[in-house]
Amino acid sequence: MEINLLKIYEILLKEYGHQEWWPADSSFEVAVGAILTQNTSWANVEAAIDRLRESGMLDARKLAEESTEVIGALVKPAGFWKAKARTIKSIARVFSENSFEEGCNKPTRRALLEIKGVGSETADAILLYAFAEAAFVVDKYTRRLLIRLGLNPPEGYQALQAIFVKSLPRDVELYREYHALIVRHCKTVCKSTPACSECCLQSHCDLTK
DNA sequence: CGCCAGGGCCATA
DNA sequence: TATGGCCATGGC
Repeated sequence: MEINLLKIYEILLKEYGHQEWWPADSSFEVAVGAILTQNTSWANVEAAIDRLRESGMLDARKLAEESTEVIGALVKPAGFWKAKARTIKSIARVFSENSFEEGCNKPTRRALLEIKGVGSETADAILLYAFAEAAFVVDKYTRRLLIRLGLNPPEGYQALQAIFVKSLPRDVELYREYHALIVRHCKTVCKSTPACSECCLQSHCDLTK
């Protein structure tokens, strides 16, 4: 790996500053947000979370008992509402049965992946942002960033994640900030410019493509 | 009108 | 195991 991913992090942090991720009042709210944000803009997720909060349903024990029809109607602004309602109810049951909110307990990655609707990225986001576990979150933007850096990132989630894990110190705060910065960077710069010729990472980018 | 957003499941080969 | 279609709403 000829690119120093820690240095890329430092440049992004200097450029954009601290990103304040993940905006939530509880670990359960992080989990709900992680499900709602699947292939969905954060603005739509906020609308759905607001509806849950305003109806008093942003609570694991209540959602675990509520019908998927009612949950679906509440989270509708976030899209994919049938699937997401089912997934939220499932994870609400897991949270309420294991008292994860008390802080003395947390789910395993395997347990999260057993929930239908929770895949690798969602599981890692929950572990990292709700339970402070060092699980580096990889997403579409992460791949896009590496491509812009002139690399040819591997296809699989785990292979892509491994590139970051072996290049960075295993640190929860670093993992949290880095993922947030990658999203921020790609949403602003990588999207609007044809190459990295105008962005803060230009000296690290392959400008030939 | 089209495209995409802080993915994941499932059928098909 | 590896692609492709599908899910759904809202902003631009």
